[in-house]
Amino acid sequence: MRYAAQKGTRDILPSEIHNWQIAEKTFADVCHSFGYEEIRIPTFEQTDLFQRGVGDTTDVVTKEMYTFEDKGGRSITLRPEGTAGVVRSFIENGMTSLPSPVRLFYNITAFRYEKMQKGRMREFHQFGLESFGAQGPDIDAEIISVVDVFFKKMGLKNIALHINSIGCPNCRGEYNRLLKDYFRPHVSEMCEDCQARFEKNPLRMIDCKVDGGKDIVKNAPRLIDHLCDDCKAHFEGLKARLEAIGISYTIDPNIVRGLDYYTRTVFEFVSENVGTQGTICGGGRYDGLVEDCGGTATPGIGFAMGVERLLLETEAQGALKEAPSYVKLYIASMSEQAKIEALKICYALRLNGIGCETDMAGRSFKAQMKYAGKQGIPYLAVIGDDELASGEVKVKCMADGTETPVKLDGLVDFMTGK
RNA sequence: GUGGGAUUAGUUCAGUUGGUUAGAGCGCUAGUUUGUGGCACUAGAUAUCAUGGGUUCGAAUCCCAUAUCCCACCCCA
Repeated sequence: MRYAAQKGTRDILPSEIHNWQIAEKTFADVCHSFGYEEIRIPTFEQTDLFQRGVGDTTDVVTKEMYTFEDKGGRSITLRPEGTAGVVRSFIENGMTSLPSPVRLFYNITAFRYEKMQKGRMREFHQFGLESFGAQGPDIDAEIISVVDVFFKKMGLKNIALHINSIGCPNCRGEYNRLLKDYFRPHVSEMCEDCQARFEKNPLRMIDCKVDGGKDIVKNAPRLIDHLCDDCKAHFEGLKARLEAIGISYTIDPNIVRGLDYYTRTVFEFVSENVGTQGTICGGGRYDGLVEDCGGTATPGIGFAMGVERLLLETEAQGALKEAPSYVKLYIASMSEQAKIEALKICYALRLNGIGCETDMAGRSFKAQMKYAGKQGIPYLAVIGDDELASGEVKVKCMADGTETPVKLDGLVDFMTGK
């Protein structure tokens, strides 16, 4: 017990890996069915990318980044999320000139220096997706339906979709003035954080947990009621599309999203099973981000899903799957010569894609049987002097006890498809 | 960053007001006459009682510090 996994990190063990693989495969399949292609980006980027991309007033950037200086004196940061890196790659690789929309998905680890609790790790996994170049609400509805289809394929139900619009820089500026006028007489009664927010980002005051119950906050003007005509039309367009597809939602004026790059549509998929914060998947539109990161102005939208939280939810809903036995056949051997024959047979079976095992531990015959049983290996064959002489084994099906005689050279054919 | 709870075998947990050599279930290894598994029975291995100090004749047990885990606040996936 000398070494332990670092705080906020953990091992994903063989006993749980099956459900990770199912989730990864399902996510990739669903994304592919929408025309998204996988991208793999580096684990670290230059610190500046996140400061600019995510926003240097956000909690994520100001207190949660793993930042260090490398041997060349560069400031490096382990990615706290995926969008900034994908945007960097999109610009750097000239994807602007690809036909719109450019649809990308990814499966990454991300790092945030945080105090842990349920559903929150310092190293965690995200499935994410970004779509560039489409500005109408069609694409908003599309990526939300990616999540919806994915949840259905995972066997998950009742994960609530919350949507909101936080407008564009134009209507938000207008609204911020309105909010400030509204809150100005009450600032002194509010919590410390809100007093700071009043100057920096009054929008977040609405989201305050401390003052959230107060009438001042409850009755504050809502951004959703003060959108400019374009933003209003966009949001109405999204609602109409979700209704047409049959995806139910609730409008939640309080979702603001803590990352600076969001504009217009923001959304969350929320559950009660993944800890108090409850968000399994969060995303939204970021029409200014590509330009902010040095590319030509390109609208974009995306989401990220916490894989640990997803699996917490899957477990809570009883939708985890049993792992299969990859090893189909155990060959027990009764002598040195038989053991060598068993090795030869196993080699041939594996060349043909059939999982099999034979004794490696020098166990007695009886202990070999016991081992095969405990491992849940579905078929069993014994090789001893008789089999070596006759060139035929009896393959026993462990589930029903039936035995089938099979020639040694016909074993591959017999096991194929089992 | 703030607060609460916890830490004893691989694992889940007992362990009395401080008192001899710290226990159990599961798991693991072997065996129950060398030709057929899961069950049962028998035996065995495995613990710096998280770490470092302190109190005491004596500490897994009481005190302090540190680390880690869990939960909540904040914020996010």
